[in-house]
Amino acid sequence: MTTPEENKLIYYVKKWVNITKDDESAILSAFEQATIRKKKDLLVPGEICKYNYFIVKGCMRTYYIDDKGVEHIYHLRFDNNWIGDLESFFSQKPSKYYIEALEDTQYIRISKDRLDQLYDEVPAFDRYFRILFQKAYVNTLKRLNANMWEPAIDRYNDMLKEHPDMFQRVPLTYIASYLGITPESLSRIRKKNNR
Amino acid sequence: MTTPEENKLIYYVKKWVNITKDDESAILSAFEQATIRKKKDLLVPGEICKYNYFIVKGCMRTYYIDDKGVEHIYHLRFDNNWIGDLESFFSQKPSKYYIEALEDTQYIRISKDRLDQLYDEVPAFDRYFRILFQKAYVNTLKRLNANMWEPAIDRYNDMLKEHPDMFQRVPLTYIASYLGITPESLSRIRKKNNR
DNA sequence: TTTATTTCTTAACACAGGTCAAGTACTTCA
DNA sequence: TGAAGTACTTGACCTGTGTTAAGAAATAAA
Repeated sequence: MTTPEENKLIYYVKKWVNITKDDESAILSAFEQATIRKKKDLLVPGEICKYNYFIVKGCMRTYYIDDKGVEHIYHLRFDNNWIGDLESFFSQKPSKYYIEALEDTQYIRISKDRLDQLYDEVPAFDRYFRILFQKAYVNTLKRLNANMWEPAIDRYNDMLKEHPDMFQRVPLTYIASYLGITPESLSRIRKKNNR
Repeated sequence: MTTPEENKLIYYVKKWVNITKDDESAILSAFEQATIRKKKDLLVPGEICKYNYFIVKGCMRTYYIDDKGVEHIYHLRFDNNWIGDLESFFSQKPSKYYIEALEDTQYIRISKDRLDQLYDEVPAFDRYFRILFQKAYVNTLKRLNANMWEPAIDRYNDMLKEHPDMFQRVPLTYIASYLGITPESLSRIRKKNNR
């Protein structure tokens, strides 16, 4: 009863851990499929993040709004990536974030209880997430490093080089926020680059 | 044959996962004990980070030196915490970082091969690290958020409040670098605070 | 189409934090 | 105890990025 959508997850799990046919079906049966339309929210502040989401096809962002009403973007995620507010998901306490679809998006999701159950049923899935978090942690440290000690122009150029696809799918305002600067600053940087 | 040093690790593992007596001894036998003197390096750039370290008692920092010769501190870690260059550890490629003892420090360590072996022997240890990385990831996102969108004075005051102990054990220069500012700026912030 | 809305750019000005340089106070160790 | 090194502070000046405000360009809606 597996669909191509869910099989994409299996493909990515298998990149990192060995799983049996039984494991596969246990994993697949734990997820639900769904879609969300562009500009709709998967999560809003105050709500508990009840699911962890795997984007099959589409694009989403996580952001929050500060005291002054300014949006700050934490994540921009595309096809074959996980998204969610892990803090709220694991603690099951209210979130501070919005998760919004930037395109019509197809995803699969798993609830906290079902995930905990799955960790027990399929130890390899525990390992898969260990590896996933390990990589996410290292990547976030790199991003922290860049934000603390590299000028914005370098961060922008690195992004251009490593994620050129993003610029096709996401407005520059969002990329600016993700890089930790204002749209005006990004504009100046781009001007400087074209010379 | 367990020593009090290794039992501290077991105590912390048990906070997060259930392990049997057999698991305990499997874990303990995978670690080696050692000590390092103040100002000595556990790792220097170019070297592969062959071990992951658990600090039993003491204090260490991870830092790198940029093109201009300026030190940038990534981590300050104390008793009952893990330290290492995960990127180098997992890839077994040369590190860019120094790991230095800031006090005479007692630690236990585990090699990559031994850890991989242990993950197979004791699935609960896989889970323990999954939970550890999950928390480390969320914490690093918070630190990223603060560095991108909170002024240095707030970051300093948060640190004062949440880790007052650090100020007893680590020079302000290091705390400044960890916060992403210069010692001069930290000095001005402290002056402003005393009014 | 035309209109409305969103995205992007530009300019003038402000400010946090960096840089450079000097001086003071605190540690460490002979 | 004194000398040398390290840690911390202060001041003058500089720079990158934020802020505010306006307009141009692109996109979506009617």
